[in-house]
Amino acid sequence: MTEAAQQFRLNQQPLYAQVRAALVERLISKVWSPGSMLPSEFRIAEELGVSQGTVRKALDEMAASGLLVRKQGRGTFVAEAADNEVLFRFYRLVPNGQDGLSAKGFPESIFLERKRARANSREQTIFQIGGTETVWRLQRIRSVNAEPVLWEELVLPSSSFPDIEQVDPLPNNIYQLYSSRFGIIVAHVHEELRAVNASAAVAGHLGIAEGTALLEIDRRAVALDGQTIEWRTSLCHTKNMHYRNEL
Amino acid sequence: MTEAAQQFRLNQQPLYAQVRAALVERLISKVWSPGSMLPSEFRIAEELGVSQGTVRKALDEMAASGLLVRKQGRGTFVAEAADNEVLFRFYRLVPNGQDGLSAKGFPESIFLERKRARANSREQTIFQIGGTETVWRLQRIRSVNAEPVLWEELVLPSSSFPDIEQVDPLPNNIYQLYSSRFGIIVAHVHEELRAVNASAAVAGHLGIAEGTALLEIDRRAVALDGQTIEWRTSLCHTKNMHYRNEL
DNA sequence: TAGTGGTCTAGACCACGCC
DNA sequence: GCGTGGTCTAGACCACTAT
Repeated sequence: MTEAAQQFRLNQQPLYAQVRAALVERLISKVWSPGSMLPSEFRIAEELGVSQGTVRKALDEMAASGLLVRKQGRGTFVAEAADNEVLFRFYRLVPNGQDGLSAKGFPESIFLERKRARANSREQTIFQIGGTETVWRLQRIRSVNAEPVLWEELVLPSSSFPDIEQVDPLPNNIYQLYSSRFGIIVAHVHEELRAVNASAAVAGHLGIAEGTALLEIDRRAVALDGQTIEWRTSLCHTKNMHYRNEL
Repeated sequence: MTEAAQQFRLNQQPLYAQVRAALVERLISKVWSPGSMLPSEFRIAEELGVSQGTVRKALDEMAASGLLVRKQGRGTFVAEAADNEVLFRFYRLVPNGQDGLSAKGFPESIFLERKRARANSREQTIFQIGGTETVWRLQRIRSVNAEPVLWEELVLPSSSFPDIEQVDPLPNNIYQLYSSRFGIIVAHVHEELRAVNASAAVAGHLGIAEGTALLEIDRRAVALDGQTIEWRTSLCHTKNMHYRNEL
């Protein structure tokens, strides 16, 4: 029996799961950053004292959950938010006529506000932080074909985004910023959708009548280490757009 | 080189993908029906002339996409709509406070109407049928805690649901009916979500004010053979409910 | 040509459910 | 005890990419 097989017996957890956990740990600790290439399956196997097939199973699972991207003949890479697949994983609002997902309906952003403030009680709960800590609150309008369709507020815990005030202007695709500048990999997103009647303020921003039905999307983005790193509330005018979901 | 490996070269498609296709074909042709047990991996491998590992890869993929359920020590089974995992795969509306998915928030149904009619032009397009064919149109109200929260219309192509008029009353979980009585396995669901203002008619059904924002869910359910077998439009009052999505 | 991931096989043993 | 799926290994060969 190999050393690895013995370890399996002790931990009561499959070897490939232990391998996966070890590799995820390297992503969390930023030993491997978004875009960088991992060692080959054989090197990882040799290093961890397991067979290549076991490493493959761990890598396949991580690729399936969007953490890695595997390219035959080239290697295995840490996923980047810039990768098209990753981008559209979290982006579901598409123009009505459009069949597939494409960059065409991707909205332009205009940031209205960027303020730092003490976390209120709800934010303290969401981000698991104390009342002395601060958050960033960003507001923006997103437009498709120069027509405003979405008002959005993003709340970020300041501690996860040092010196974000120096980033100006903020990019249209903000997950790419999280990934490239702060090394944050979004592992999971929790969304709650509701329909609400537009307030006078939001109606003004979107150029619609007060009371118009809007699709509200309440989203929490969770990083690899389990920390919630973004709380986003979007209000979308769904006259020419819709939220697409494939089950 | 084995015969199977030669076939691989000829078809330019991985063996396990061919095995998967062969097994899916048996589900479509109802050789194996929902709930029934498949032969063991070794039997399938022997029958198809491939190794057990190749069959395993095909079965694992089919289990991942919700077609099969694998149970260690028991066997591999065709998924049933009654299985909890399958049920909640397509059911996303949950009460606001609720953390996980459970049967608690599952709404009761009252069917208002069940009419058979010629397919209109939109239905002809959706179901890929001619104008002489008919569809069933069902309308129901769904309630949670005796409070109506959702108005829904379901359209079904009659040819896929023979003698459905004899089913009375229609069950609350209608996908279970598709599965158990008609042998239809829903392989995929396409949903489009929008916010709309309630019409007077729907507002009356739900006991709310006209113009109240409602979440509209336009859903098309596609069977294993690629045929769309249900077109559903739901209007949900999201005061105490929301649509939950995990990405 | 060298190095990477992708496929396929064969065989051993473990964990679980049932009789 | 038997049959099932689950894990792990070892090795061969294929397909793709870069140089």
